[in-house]
Amino acid sequence: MADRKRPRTSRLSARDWADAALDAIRDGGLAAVAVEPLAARLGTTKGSFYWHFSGRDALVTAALERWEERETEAVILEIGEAGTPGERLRRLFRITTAAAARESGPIELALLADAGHPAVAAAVRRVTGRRIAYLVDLFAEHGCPPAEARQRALLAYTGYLGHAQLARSVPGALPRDEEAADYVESVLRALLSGGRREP
Amino acid sequence: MADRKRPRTSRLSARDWADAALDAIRDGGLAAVAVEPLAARLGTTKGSFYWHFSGRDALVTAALERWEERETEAVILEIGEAGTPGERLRRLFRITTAAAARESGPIELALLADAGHPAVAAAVRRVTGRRIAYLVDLFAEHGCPPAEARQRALLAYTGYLGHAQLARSVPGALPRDEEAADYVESVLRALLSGGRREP
DNA sequence: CGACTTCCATACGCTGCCGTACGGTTTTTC
DNA sequence: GAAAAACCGTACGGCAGCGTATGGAAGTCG
Repeated sequence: MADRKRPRTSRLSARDWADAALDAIRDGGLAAVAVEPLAARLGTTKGSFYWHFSGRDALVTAALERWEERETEAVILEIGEAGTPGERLRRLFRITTAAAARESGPIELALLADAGHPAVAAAVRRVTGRRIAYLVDLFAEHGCPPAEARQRALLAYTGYLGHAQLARSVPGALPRDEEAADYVESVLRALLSGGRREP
Repeated sequence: MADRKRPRTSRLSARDWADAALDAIRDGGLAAVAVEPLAARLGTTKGSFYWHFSGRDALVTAALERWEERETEAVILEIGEAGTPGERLRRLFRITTAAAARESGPIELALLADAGHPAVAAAVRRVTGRRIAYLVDLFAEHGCPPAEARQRALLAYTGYLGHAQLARSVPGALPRDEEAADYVESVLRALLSGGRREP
């Protein structure tokens, strides 16, 4: 998030550019990663950019690396290990739906959109894999046999993605406030009921 | 999907341009709606375009109208009225997941991505509203009280969107063939079990 | 067949972005 | 504190796409 528009206190690093590029991706897609506009937003010029990077592609790559780095270190660990799988899932949903309701949405949304770019596709593939694997573990621990766990994990994740989509583009279609909490509970019921090994 | 590359038999109509624009949107997003490339793909030149349209925005608008037209007339009616709500939902899922697995995905995916454009946002809002309303009816008929019906409809639709997303960008994460059928059944179980008025 | 409308091709200028060249300024190092 | 390194500003050339202008070709109607 890196407060954009700091008054150019010191000089810039490659990381600053990568973060700015991520910001741009979030609310403009890959196409918004344009050197000159970014330079303007950072209060600098292309001269800076082409010193740190060989070109636009290098910036995109760096931004993707930075994204994977962040998402790896942050998101899943925030849930912690405490509680039953159901409770962890509840925490996860609360966090993600709240996040989706606030800002312009998670970055993967924008990235999924232009998965035409090979580097983007690869990064998205990796992150998606990690997340679904995490969810599969959760459902397995909840008592689902492997196949069922995988299916429920998939439904949970596709539901998350779709939710994020709607939050960004048709926010009016989603419940707010207490209704949102009810909705999360309803989804949890649907996801956790039945399908366990020993009922 | 409107066989592109017909050998320029006769002259072009505005609809031809709109369809070509929709094709472009499907696999390149709104940014791919560029007059000169489209002209090349249609085997004509800008001269034609600027006779039929006032400019790029007009083309985008026309394409969106065409999309709404198609999706209104086609998709929901294909399900028909026969069978229980559960069976209709099964048909719907079968159709949509199969469609997502084949081509480059439904157009709304690309459109959701750049919902920054006001006309796009409006069109997406309308279509989303219609679809969710349809699903709400389905769950209501299945026996869910209104609030529950709305929540399940939402989960179903967000699940659909996320599924389409993954199908386009991380197809490897989704089940195929018989597993896909199992998955649909699993999702149906999750969506239809419990939550009815009179259990 | 000729006038008249409809439709398309070509040529042009404009803008936004990429990438390069190079001189200048700041910071580091000794 | 001066040379070296790191960093940035500015000016340029190039390309792609938008939109305009204008001359024709292809259909239509008397």
